[in-house]
Order: sequence, then C-alpha cells, then structure tokens
Amino acid sequence: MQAIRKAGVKRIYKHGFEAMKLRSLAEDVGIQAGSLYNYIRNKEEFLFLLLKEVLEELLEGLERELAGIDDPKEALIRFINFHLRWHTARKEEVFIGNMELRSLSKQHLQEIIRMRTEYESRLRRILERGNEAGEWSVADPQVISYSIIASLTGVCNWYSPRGRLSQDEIIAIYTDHVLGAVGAR
Amino acid sequence: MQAIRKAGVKRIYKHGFEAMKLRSLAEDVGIQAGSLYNYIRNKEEFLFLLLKEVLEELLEGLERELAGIDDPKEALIRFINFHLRWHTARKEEVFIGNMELRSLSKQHLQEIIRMRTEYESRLRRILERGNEAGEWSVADPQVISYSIIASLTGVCNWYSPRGRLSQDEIIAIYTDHVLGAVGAR
Amino acid sequence: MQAIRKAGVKRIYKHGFEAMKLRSLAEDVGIQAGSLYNYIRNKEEFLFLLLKEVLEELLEGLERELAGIDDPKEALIRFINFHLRWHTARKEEVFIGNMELRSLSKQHLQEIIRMRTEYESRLRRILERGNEAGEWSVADPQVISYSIIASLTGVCNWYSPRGRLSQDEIIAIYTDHVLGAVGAR
Amino acid sequence: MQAIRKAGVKRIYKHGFEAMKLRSLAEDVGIQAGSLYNYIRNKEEFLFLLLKEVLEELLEGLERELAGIDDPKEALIRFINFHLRWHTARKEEVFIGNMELRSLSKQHLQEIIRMRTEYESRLRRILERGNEAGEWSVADPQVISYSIIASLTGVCNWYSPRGRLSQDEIIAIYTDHVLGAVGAR
DNA sequence: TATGAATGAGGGTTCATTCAT
DNA sequence: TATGAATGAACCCTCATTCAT
Repeated sequence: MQAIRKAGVKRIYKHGFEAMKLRSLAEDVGIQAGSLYNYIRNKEEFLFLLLKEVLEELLEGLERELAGIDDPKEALIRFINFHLRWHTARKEEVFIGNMELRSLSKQHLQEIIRMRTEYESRLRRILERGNEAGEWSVADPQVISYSIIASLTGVCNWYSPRGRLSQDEIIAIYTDHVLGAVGAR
Repeated sequence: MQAIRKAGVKRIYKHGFEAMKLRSLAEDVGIQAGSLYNYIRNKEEFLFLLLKEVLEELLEGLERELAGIDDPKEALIRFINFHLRWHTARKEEVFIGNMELRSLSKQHLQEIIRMRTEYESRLRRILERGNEAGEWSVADPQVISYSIIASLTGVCNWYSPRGRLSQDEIIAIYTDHVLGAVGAR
Repeated sequence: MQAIRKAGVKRIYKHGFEAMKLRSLAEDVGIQAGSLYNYIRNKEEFLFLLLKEVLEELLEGLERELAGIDDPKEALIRFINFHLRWHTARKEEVFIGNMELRSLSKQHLQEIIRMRTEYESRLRRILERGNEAGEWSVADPQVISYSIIASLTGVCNWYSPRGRLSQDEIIAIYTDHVLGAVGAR
Repeated sequence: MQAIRKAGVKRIYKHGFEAMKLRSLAEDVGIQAGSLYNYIRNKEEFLFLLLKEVLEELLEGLERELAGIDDPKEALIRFINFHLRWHTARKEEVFIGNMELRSLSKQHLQEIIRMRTEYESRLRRILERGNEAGEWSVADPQVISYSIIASLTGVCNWYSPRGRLSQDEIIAIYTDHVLGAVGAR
C-alpha cells in the first residue's frame, strides 16, 4: 500500500491526476490494475486519502512546531521555517494538494478545504496576536495570511534540492522578507 | 470564435481542461461538437492559444504601465497595482494560466513558460534597479520576485467582486505589505 | 435504429440481456460499439425502450381488437385469439418481456409493470362482465385472469411456426379449453 | 453448504443468477469468496446442482402423491393439489428453475430439461388416461398439459403467504377451473 | 477449511476527432 | 459553416477463479 501511495504521488505529480492511468500505477508496483482494488475503493478516493494524509501530517507538524510558543514573533518565525521546510521536503505531495482538488468529489473536497482552512487560520491567529501584543500592526490579518502563505508555498514551484540555494538560505531570505512585510524586522 | 473562447475559459476554470468535453463546449455556443473544428485545430491547441493570448495582453499591459517610469519604487507600486487589477479582473483566465500548463504539448509549454519568465523578469529587474539606486536592499531579487508574484497572484484564489474588500482596498493592503517587505515603506 | 432493435431482440432472446455484449450488438449492425451511443443512452434504457414499445403495441392492439364489443363471451374469445396470435407472432419480444424485467432500473420496472397490469386488467374486466351478465360464474376473476394469461402466454415456450400445430389450430384448442374452464363452452 | 444453498436461492431469486456475485454469496454465509470453492466447483455447477436437487424432490414428491392412484380424475386433482402446494411453498426455487435455465451449460441444461419433461409427461399421461376411460375428452393432451402447467405455475408470480387467499382457497379455485377446462367438473 | 491478495479477461461507456453530406 | 453519424482507442472498474499460506 505504501508502494502504491508513493507511485501514485510520483505519477500524479508528473502527469496530473486525470492523466494517471490505474494500469500504469499498477505496473509501477508490479501488479495488475484490478489488484489495486484490494487497496483502494476507486481512483477518486485514492486521491482523497492521499491528500488527507498529507494534510493531517501537516497539521500535526505545525501543532508540534508551535507547541508552547507564546511570543508572536517567535511563532511567526517558526511558522515560516516549518512551512518552507515542509514545502521543500515534500514538494510533490504539496503540489498535488494545490493542483488536484478539482478531481475530488464534493464531499471529499469539503473535508480537504476544511483542513486547509484550519491550517491557514493558525497563521492568521499569529498575526492577530502580534497586533494585540503591539509586536507589529498588520492591517488585515486575513488577507496578509493568505499573502504570506501564497508567497511561501510558491517556493515549491521552483525549489530543487540541487538548486543554487540551500533550504536554510531560502528560509533566511523568506524570513527576513516576511518579517519586513509585517514590520517586525 | 470569441464565444467559444469565452465558454472555454468558463468551463476550464470551473472543471479543469481535461474535464472540459468538447461536446459541452459546443453545446455552450449552440453548435455540434464537430463544428468546433471549423474554429480550432484540436483541443490542446485551443488551450495554447487561449493562454498565449492572455499572456500577450498581460505583457503588453505591463509594458504600457511601466512605460517611461524610471523610479524603482514608483515602478514597483505600479507593478503591484497592475498585477492585482489584472488578476482580479480576469481571475479566471489567470487561474487557468497557472493550473493547466500540464496539458500543453512540450513545444507549446516552452513558449508559454518563456512568456511567463519574461513577465516575471520585469519585477526582478525593478528590484535590482532599486538595489542599485539604493532605494532598498533586497538580498535575492530572483527569489523575492517569485515570492512577491506568488503572493499577489494568490489573490485570485479568494477574490470575489462581491467580497468584503474592494479592488482598491486590496491593492492598498498589498502595496503596503510588499513595500514593507522590501524595506521601502 | 430499427436494425439495432431487431438485432437486440434476437441477441437478448438467445443469450439473455446480461449476456448480450454491446460489442456484439454493434457488430451485428456493422458499427463500432461506441457508435451505439448515438442511438441509445445506455444498455439498460435500451432494454426499457424495447419492452415499452412492445407493451404499447400490445395494448393498442388489444384496444382495437375489443373496440365496440359488448358481449363478454365474444370479448373473451377475441382476447384469447388476439393474445395467442400476438404471442406466437412476436414470441421473442414477449419472451424477453417476461424474462428480463429484473435487469430494469426501479423506475423503468415500475412503468413496465404498470402497463402489464393494465393489460391484465382487461381480461379481469371481461370475466367480471360475464359474471354480471350471467354468461358464466367465475369464482375469483382476479386469480382466473392470471391463470388464463399464464396458460396462454406459456405457448411461446414451445410454439414454432414449423411445429405440428398451426396458429389456428392452437387458437381453437385454447379457446375451447378456456371457455370450458369458465363454464361457457 | 446448506447455508450456501439457501443464500444462493435467495440471491438468485431476488437479482438473477448472473447478477449474483460470489462475493455477496460468500458474505451472506460469513466467509470469503475464495472459500466458497471448498464447497462448489464453479458458479455454473452450483446453479445446476441447485436446480437438479429441486427437480429431484419435485419428481419424488409427485411420485409419492400419485402412487397407487388409478382413477384419472382423482389423479388430476392430486396433481393440481401437489403442484400448487409445491409451487407456493417453494416458490423461490421453482421460480429460479423457470428463469435461469439459460445460464446452464449445454450438458447440464439437457439434464434439467429431461427432468422437466418427465414431470410434465405425468400430467399428459393422466389426461390421456382420462380420455381412454371416457372421463373427459381432451383434444390435444400435449398442448393442454402445457396449458395447465403454465397456468398452475403462474401462481408463483403473485402468491404470497400473507396474501388475500390461503393455499387451500387457491387450490380450490384452480381445481375447479381446470376440471371445468377438461370438462370433468 | 479459511484467507486475502492476485489474476486476467472483458464490459460498458466516454470522447476527441474525422468526414461525407 | 454546420451536421451527425462513425471511429477507435482507452479507461475505470468488476468478478469468477486461483493459490500460497
């Protein structure tokens, strides 16, 4: 099953979910297409479970990262750090999570959206707490949280482990950038 | 033909390019599927022409917006303004341009990428000119240009003409945000 | 379309509806399987339309046969005559109508059942009118109408145009049999 | 094994033999599909054995019912009685025996047909003996035997233990009906 | 006897595309 | 330019059946 998951992520990342043929996926793991159905109920649900698992791990990871952190600036820095690390390390899964939502059923889409919203709201609350603490003065925490997340997530469009910049360098650049944007440099 | 274009944009935006059936597209404009081929060569080329036209207008628009502007800060402000105005006004086409690249043939993809890169490079050069002019000090203009564009483009994921914020308010928020980020507030 | 219908009846009669492959049906009429879908919406609906048309013609035929007949005995004789003629002449379609109901969707099944019930009720009413007119005395017109119809319909299990008995001989035998059964010989 | 038989009869009666999935059948008796093959050789043979057993019991039952009866009228009455009792009590198995013959292999079909023919011939011989004894005068014993059996068997299309009529009432109606038909009321 | 994973052969259906009219 | 019937290649999914454990 883990092999199917892995092969699925690779294929979906490369060709898109609709273009991924179950026959090819099966071939990747060395079984017949029909045998896949011992592990998945259907193609759409397979995608859903993939995305759900990613989001669950993402949420848990963030939870752990922010546990016990009260200072808003420290929290923001950790958020940036965590988000970038995650979105470079598991770039493929993240990419799928942004691209293939349209292939989900209505029900499944709702659940995924719910989890994403929950994740995003963590950043919004950090920004709000910073406002309250006088750490910075962000005019519209909602919009700015979207802006920051979009900006950070964009990294997985061009990041490569063999690229010019290391993870740490990227994190440094973005951290400085975002802190400047909220006025907390 | 313009009717086909319009219907195409709507359908692709709503369900994705692969999920858009030519039969449905034909129905939208009141003809039979076969008749579409009097206007398009095939489905993939239809997508390509759509995207190309959008990018051409985008590039021309930016050209006009920045014509004769030498001051980097002024240029940056105008870039933000233009990009947001465009990405809220023609949100659907922009969205497609970000999502459906995978459905293009290799050749067509290259051409689209080239145009996108050209567009992005305008912002990078603005950032570089600001560095040279001492207007700000952006550590990595390449990365920061990606960051800014991702952040601005993200607006089309949530913007609605009937939403809480007007175009102008959104522009104000983002302009302040980005200027802060580069240290030119 | 009529060719498809004809080929469909033959195949369903011979191998059963579930066993009829659309590929074979298409082959029978000299087209590809996919082309069938220019004429039918899906396999199940094809069956439904087949059965519905048969039943419509059956009902219309009976209507015409009994039009203006008041005498119950005369009506009964005509019913027997009509039913047998129909069930020998269009034996295959009738057979399908009795065998393949289980392959219909709930909705379609209901509609077919409704038409069958309507047909059966004609005989029941003839029996009732005979009771009222003192022509005969049938204890339970409902049950007896079922019994008569089952008995007559059974003919299509063994009838063959090249068999020992002609249509007319069969009709004579059954007419005498049924009249005796209701006590009107 | 008896559990499988029972579950099989139920499923086949309800959805038809082709529509009965071995997976469902296995689920009904609380095992996996593969385990069924410890009890059956394959799906088709399972059906055959089902039908054969039913017909064997039917034949034996009739044998016992008619043993030592010489009088044709008495024999006819007993035949009607037996057939109806059987076809109401074991309606589901009988129904299958009439509907699912097409799913049998050629060999198996022949054997089943042989048994059915044997059963039917008992009635034909009763009618013939009645003719010889001057008890009645049936023009075509072959056809009339088919007619009577079809009429009686039809009862399992509408009979319900909780219906308007009891088994005994139904038997009374049919007996009177058939005796009238052969002219022996 | 039971499991459960695997097989492999389709089966219905879809859909971009073609082409004679 | 429009039609509509046809193509043909695939695709997802099903299911009886097998077999190592």
